[in-house]
Amino acid sequence: MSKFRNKPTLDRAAAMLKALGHPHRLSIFLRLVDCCGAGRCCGTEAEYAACVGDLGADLDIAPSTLSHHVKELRQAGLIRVERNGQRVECGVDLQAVAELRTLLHQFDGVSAVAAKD
Amino acid sequence: MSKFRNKPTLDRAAAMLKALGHPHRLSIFLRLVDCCGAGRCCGTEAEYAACVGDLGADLDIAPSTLSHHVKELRQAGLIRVERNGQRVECGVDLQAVAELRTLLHQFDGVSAVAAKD
DNA sequence: GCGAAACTTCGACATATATCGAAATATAGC
DNA sequence: GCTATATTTCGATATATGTCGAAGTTTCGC
Repeated sequence: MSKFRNKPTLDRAAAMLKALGHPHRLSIFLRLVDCCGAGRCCGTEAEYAACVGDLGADLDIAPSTLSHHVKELRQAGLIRVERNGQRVECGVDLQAVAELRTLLHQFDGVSAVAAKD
Repeated sequence: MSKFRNKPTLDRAAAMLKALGHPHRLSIFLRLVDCCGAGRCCGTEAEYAACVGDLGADLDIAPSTLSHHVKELRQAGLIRVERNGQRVECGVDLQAVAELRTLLHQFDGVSAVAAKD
């Protein structure tokens, strides 16, 4: 628990989880994570991995809806976007991923109980 | 990405994240995780850690609202509840936590990029 | 059996979300 | 400048969510 007793921290974490709590956005985010992994297909900055259009490729949603979801992810702090010509490139926000990892570490104690079973 | 390309798996993960994506529910869940950790304050089954009332202690919400949130967490598969006398005891669902951990492992590749910075 | 304690269910309400299509904006290439 | 491509903004709409208070359900202890 520790730092998540802090209200702003808790709220921010909840906002990130909420943003990921939609199949389309989770899918978009995972694809981005996938693109960023192992230095593959990353742009010049190594931080930007795919453009908005690529992320919604097989999602079967309107461009405006895709744009909306990307905006939600950005506002939650999960991704960063940067215009590059016609394209708008997206990348995972590393700080955000680190925070999510910290949050999930809270659960480590629970596995211990599981092991005890 | 791997298993999260699978639609049911993705949807289930999104449902869990969505359930955690509200400050009150995240708070409730973290408290439960906290209670389960290190074998502290756990009930007879070792799986049930706190009753509904305890979980909403300093949340300042109506009992009916608390009940609603607990139900959401249960329906998302994150917690289990069991009546014990007047109390309804709650416990973290270990399977769910394991799934969340698996999901977060998808992010491990991204840290590698971070380290490269 | 009665009253209190701990929850849940119900009904109402305000607000937020997901979605689309149409129109607007930005950029590249000719 | 004109056109095509990529993306965003806007307005509309349907549905979902968070919240409460009032009433109902279970169970305990007397």
